[in-house]
Amino acid sequence: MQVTIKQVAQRAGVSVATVSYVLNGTGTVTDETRQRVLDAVAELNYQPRYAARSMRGRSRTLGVTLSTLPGRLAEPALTEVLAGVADAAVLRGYFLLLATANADQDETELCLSLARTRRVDGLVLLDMLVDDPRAQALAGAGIPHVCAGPPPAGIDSPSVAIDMHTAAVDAVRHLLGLGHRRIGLIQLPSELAVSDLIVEGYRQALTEAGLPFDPTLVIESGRTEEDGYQAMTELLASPKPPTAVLAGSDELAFGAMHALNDACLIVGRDVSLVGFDDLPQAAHVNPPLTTMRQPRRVQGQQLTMLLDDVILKRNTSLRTVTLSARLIVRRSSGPAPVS
Amino acid sequence: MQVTIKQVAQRAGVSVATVSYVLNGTGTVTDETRQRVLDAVAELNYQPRYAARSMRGRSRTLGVTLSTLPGRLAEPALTEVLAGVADAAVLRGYFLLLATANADQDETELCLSLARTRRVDGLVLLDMLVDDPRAQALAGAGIPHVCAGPPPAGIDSPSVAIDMHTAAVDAVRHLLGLGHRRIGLIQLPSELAVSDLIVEGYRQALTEAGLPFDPTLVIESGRTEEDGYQAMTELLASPKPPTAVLAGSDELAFGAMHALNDACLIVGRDVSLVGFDDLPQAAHVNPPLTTMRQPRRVQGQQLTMLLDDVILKRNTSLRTVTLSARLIVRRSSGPAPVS
DNA sequence: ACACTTCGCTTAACCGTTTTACTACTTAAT
DNA sequence: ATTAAGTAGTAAAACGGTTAAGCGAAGTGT
Repeated sequence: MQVTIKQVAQRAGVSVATVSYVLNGTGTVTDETRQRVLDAVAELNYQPRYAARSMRGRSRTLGVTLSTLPGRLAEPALTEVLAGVADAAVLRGYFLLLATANADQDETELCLSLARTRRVDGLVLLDMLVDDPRAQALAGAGIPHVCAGPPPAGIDSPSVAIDMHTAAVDAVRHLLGLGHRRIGLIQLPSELAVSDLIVEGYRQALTEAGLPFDPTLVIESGRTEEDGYQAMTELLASPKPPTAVLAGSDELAFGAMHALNDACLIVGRDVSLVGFDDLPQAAHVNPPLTTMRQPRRVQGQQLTMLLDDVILKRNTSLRTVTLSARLIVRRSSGPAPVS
Repeated sequence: MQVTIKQVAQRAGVSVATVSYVLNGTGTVTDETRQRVLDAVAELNYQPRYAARSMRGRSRTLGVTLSTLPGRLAEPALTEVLAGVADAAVLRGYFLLLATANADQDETELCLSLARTRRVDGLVLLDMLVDDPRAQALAGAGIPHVCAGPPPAGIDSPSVAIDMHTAAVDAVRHLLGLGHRRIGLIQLPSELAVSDLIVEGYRQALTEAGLPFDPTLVIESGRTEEDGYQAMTELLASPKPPTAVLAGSDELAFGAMHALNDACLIVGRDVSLVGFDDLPQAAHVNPPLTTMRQPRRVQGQQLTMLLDDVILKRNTSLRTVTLSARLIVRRSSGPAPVS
């Protein structure tokens, strides 16, 4: 059988309340009594049951939901954020509950359900969509949550976002500076909130340079390497293929790089390639990938801390954190070839 | 305020017990009463509180612990297994609790604590070590758990392991078949349970071919790409560098590949390289990596199902599942250069 | 010397479910 | 007609903690 607070109390010769007070540091207890209790706790190896404890008060758990898609956890960009979330969670004394949506319950319902059953104190929303239904529902129900990316228009959910617009501008400027004039864009799925921001930045940088916006150079793709491969193949098949390509993520860029290899084009000489993320692998592919480094790990940490603030209703003036991406130049981008 | 079972009972004009019976399908209830209850539940949008519910019975949560090392979640090999664990967990009706060890509590204590506080019904042990202390402690305390890899000697914890010995033999045979005679090994940290198995397989395959075991060709490394880079650099610096190298993981192989690139050696021609895992990226590096595909996702799924069986004390004759790795030949391995 | 606080602890209420024990009513069998 | 055996429900006791309220003993100010 499990050891309960009652047994500890009996052994220490005090009431259960006193044990609880000692363990939580709440009541007023003599040093001598405290010691007796602590001894009893140690001898019996007592640990309070979580369910009983959280019947009153918080569950000390943060929720992270995943869509039905199997294998979401295997995506590096997502796990980088998650790693940050997890690292900060332990510092703030939270556990992390990972819940996957299924056929009977979509992700929004899952979020609501986790909160309503008090399984979690708050939720971290990864992978924000345009008009994200999760954020809308949670904001509507007054459930603590934070968004990893821009919250939907009209909803003022706390968020930690990376300024993707500026990042895209910087990336394109880099390519313009290298003399490129035909610059392609392999876009993340347009339902993602970041997708539009990147396109807008791309567009702005071109306009600044007096270049027209050519829709045939922009391809909406998926999120996997495979998707990047196909998108690049498509770009190469066009009558006037680009001399440089910006990919919406490193994963897409890796796929694109593979397609360029298969087409016997040398990346960084024949075609320049810029990614988005700076995953650990980015430095180790051949050639090493020029990319906009996103501080994903930091984003995750900040998300957790912000969520903790929201849960504890701390007066946080700063409910919208914006981080910047930074251009990391490697060998996948080089001067435009002389035509 | 939260809606409770009492309010539902009141609205349906029945006792709380009846509501509970309806919701759990336990007692005997008229169809008419059942409907009244279900209506009330729907109208009030009632969801039973998790803490109260799990005071009796199980917590319907599986635990996964991570070591103190920040960013463990960003390791692709680990997240592949985790993705499998998560995918199967939702099918069996479990949530996943992700807990990180910290300064006051090492991973073993964390595991024990999660079980004793009844926060989880069972634990999945990833990243098995030689004589893994977690498995020893959990087996000793009779706590349900499963090991992703071989359990420590003398402990018969249920496990889902991949036959790394045979896999290593197959990998080396592949290289031998291509004519290689000096084959290096970049080894995972020797504290990992898989590490020894790979070395043994490597050794056996060499012996079969009548080749001597040369300790200078075996380098114990870490687990990151950076570690692989350094190990490869070290191998290249030796007086007689190998013409082929087997790496203990794809990550190590990626790092090794990078080192070979930097040394202006062409992978697959000058030096052959074989990895271990077949991560999604493996097909997309340049050149694509020959590797021993490990069914990590499946391993994760089986881990969850096996753990569920253990928790429910189902009569599982099969408490030790062994999966096989499969050689995937790509372009990073080729015929030995004529010397 | 008296009322008033503070200290250190206990008793008991409470949290929201599940489950046990029991009751009133029907139906079936003797 | 009487008893046995379901049926459909209720009231109350767990479950294992936290916390509010209460209560003597000791200290304090007048």
